[in-house]
Amino acid sequence: MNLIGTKWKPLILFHLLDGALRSGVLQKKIPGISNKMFTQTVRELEKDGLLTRKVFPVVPPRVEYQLSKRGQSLEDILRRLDAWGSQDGK
Amino acid sequence: MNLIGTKWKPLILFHLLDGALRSGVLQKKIPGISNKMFTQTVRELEKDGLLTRKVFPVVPPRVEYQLSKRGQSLEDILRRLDAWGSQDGK
DNA sequence: CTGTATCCTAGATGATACTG
DNA sequence: CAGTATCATCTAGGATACAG
Repeated sequence: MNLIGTKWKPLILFHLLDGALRSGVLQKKIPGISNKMFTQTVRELEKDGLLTRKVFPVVPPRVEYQLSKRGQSLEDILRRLDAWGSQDGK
Repeated sequence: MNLIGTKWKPLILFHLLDGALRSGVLQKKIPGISNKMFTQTVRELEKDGLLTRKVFPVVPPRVEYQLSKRGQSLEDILRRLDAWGSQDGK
């Protein structure tokens, strides 16, 4: 489970549960993440096949991230983690 | 969710789902973990209230680890992660 | 807007040796 | 058997500047 054993991966995947998001929007949803880690992490997630990266050939550039089927198979776990963290956390 | 956002915490907790284990036994179930990381990690889990540490005043020393109530509240998530990792992983 | 390239530091982790 | 201490290493991660 190195696929999600990271500080940011679960968070990024979680925020994509409700649909595709533009790069900038997604990044803003993850307070504290640096530009570097954001790019690096989504690339790994893409490589692991958990999400897809769609580039629109327009200017200014537009890039959207979306969960892949495999990524969606984690939905249940991600939501439970979120629930656990909210309810239990404190 | 820094409580489980670690390379080893989920694994340790997972192996305790079926009951308390002696220190040595538990450690053997986690291939690759160093003695240092093992001790350090269980201490953090104890501090976070996810498991309890019971010391038996005998010789040779006997120490057992067991999930706390809070730790057990993660059972569902831990098992799903395991299932996901087995089924999907590959 | 999105992403890449550097530089740099703190903390994570391993190996080893040692104590009770 | 269980745990601690120390030393050395590695790498995750942030800050910044730049490119398409």
